[in-house]
Amino acid sequence: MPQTSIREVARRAGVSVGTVSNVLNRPDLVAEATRDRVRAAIEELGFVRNESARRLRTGPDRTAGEFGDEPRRLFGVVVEDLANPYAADVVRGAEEALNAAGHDALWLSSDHSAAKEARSLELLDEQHAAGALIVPVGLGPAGIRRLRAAGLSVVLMDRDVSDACAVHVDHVAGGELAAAHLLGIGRERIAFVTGAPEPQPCVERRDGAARTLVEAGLGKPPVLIQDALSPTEGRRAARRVLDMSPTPDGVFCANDLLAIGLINELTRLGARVPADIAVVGYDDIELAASAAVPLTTVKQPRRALGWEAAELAMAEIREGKSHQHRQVVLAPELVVRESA
Amino acid sequence: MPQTSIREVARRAGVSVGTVSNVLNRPDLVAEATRDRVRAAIEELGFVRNESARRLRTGPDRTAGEFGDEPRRLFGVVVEDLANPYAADVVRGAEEALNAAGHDALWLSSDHSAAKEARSLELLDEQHAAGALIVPVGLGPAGIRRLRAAGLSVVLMDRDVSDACAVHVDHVAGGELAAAHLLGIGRERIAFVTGAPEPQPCVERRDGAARTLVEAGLGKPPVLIQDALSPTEGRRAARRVLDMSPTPDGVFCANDLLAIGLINELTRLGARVPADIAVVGYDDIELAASAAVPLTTVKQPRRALGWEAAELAMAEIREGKSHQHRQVVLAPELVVRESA
DNA sequence: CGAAGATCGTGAATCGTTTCAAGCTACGCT
DNA sequence: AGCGTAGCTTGAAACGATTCACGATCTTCG
Repeated sequence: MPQTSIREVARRAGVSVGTVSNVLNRPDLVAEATRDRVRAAIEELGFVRNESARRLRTGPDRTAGEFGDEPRRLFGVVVEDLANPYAADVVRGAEEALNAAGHDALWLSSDHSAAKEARSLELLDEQHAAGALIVPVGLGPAGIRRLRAAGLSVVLMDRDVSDACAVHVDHVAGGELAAAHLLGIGRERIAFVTGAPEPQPCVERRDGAARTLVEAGLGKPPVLIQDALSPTEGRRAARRVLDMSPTPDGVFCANDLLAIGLINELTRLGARVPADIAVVGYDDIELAASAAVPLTTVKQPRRALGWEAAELAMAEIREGKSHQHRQVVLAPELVVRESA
Repeated sequence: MPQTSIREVARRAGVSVGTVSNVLNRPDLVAEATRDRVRAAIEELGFVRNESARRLRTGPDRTAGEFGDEPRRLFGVVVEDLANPYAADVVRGAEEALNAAGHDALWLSSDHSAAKEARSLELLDEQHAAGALIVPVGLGPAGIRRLRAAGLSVVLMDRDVSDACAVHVDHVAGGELAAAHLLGIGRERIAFVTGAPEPQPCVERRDGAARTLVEAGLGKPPVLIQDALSPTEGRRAARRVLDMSPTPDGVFCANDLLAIGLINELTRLGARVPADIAVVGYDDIELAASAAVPLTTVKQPRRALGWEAAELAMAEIREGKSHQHRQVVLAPELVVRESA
């Protein structure tokens, strides 16, 4: 069945195709009577315009927009893992900024797999997205160049790859903040808990903490590597922490999920938090405040991260040829509650 | 800059456009030497084929696929709120099923707004998605019909609207499960905590619980309505629970987030859980097991929900005209831990 | 040696829409 | 009456890829 086309509508309404097109795109150019007639025909035939043909004709600009006025664009946000509340907030921030500017956002996950990431990017390309905001997994400079050649602006989040706009949080500073706080409340045997495979940001947090501790004359902290950055693994870590000798009096976790699990299990095993062991998390997820022991943590400007990334992407498009890649670094912030 | 077209590639390789097209779509029809020449030209010019033109010509079938063989399709998942871990799991399930079948999934959020939902759906239409899996906010039968007319298969999740495939969890049964359990451990003054605006599923949970309690001769439970289904609001609810008279000895929360916040604040205010007040949540999010008091809750087959929805959508496409809408109802399951 | 296949390549037609120069009316003005 | 103008409408020319009926060569074999 040949999709009902603008031509049939025209015939039915007794006008030319040009006029139908005008009704669709610049209704003000068409006399009211004609307009109504055409609209009626559209309704009767259940006509929907063929977006492929539209795009073919109009070129890569202008995605849709009921009235051909605004260059409404589509942006894709590619995150590693949707289930991570962290990612959700970033996406939210990006979406807010994009929607505010009249653009659309959709998201995809790479599941930490370079192949899936590639597929997602390919998809964005096929769908003629205007840009991609991505937490890169396997994407390198070559891939970025290819995307750009296809007309996508690319903004990296939370990872550093040269030759592209990027926005990330200064995790080293975050690690320093956490370690300094533990030091500040008199802790001296500080351990770090993380998960494998350890994402770059966690490595940076660890480095920041290590640096601060070394500067304070304490030497690098022992590191506990769990199987994942999850509460379940946090619980597992509890035993290991208590088995260490000397037993730590402070623990810095690579994220809040680990910290929450850790605290619960420590408590259950009889250790008091923070009296015996102070715990600092990282992320400040919503549950942090409602944890068994309200969690002291390092708050990341997650929404801001998404927001800034979106702004960069839009700027890249706006500026076109004259665009210079920019790197935005956001500062984390210590939120002191009760666990440390 | 006019996008480099197949024509330029043809000129560069010294062949006709038809041949280039053949190299792209049916390489076996082209002599090896020519094929290589064309491929080289493509490489040099950085040519990428214009998907709009392709689709215009080939009709609504065949979405892409490097070699025109597989009908790889695009599905959109529209959820109310991405930050909700519940949604994340559903999306995951759907994505798994879709990817396993060689399709692509992307998602969009409606933010509980009918307008945003409409926009998201419009977007899926524009992108020629094959189907939409949606937790409807403002979508009614008319909207569904329109989508289907545009060639999208529509599957509803977690809500009931007639005239479409749908999959949902039997929340009434879930409510019954929770109430029966509280009854079973000897509780008699049972309250229900929920959030406004109250989503349909929560209403059903409440109804299920109410029915069970009434049948046990206890009368409808008092209902506490908080501002949201969040841990923060759960904490707020704690005071209200303790202020009630008679003080409840059992509380059923509309979701785990509320329950976790509630437990933490109850504990802090001196009430023992479950000794003084037993608490049952709903959802079984990952953190439920790691809460201050490991949470007894009703586990929803979240992944399965997404998975089933995806299967239904694919079936609808496969079956075409002969398709009959189906409703799949999944049963929730009680997970007993320590809070009740 | 010539005809019948194979094997490759060609180029015009086509998909449905937008765009735009040009045409047509009706009207107001001198 | 003649002319300019504003307001609508027209129809054909793109856009870039795919398709398909035909040529053009080259083999093969009676």
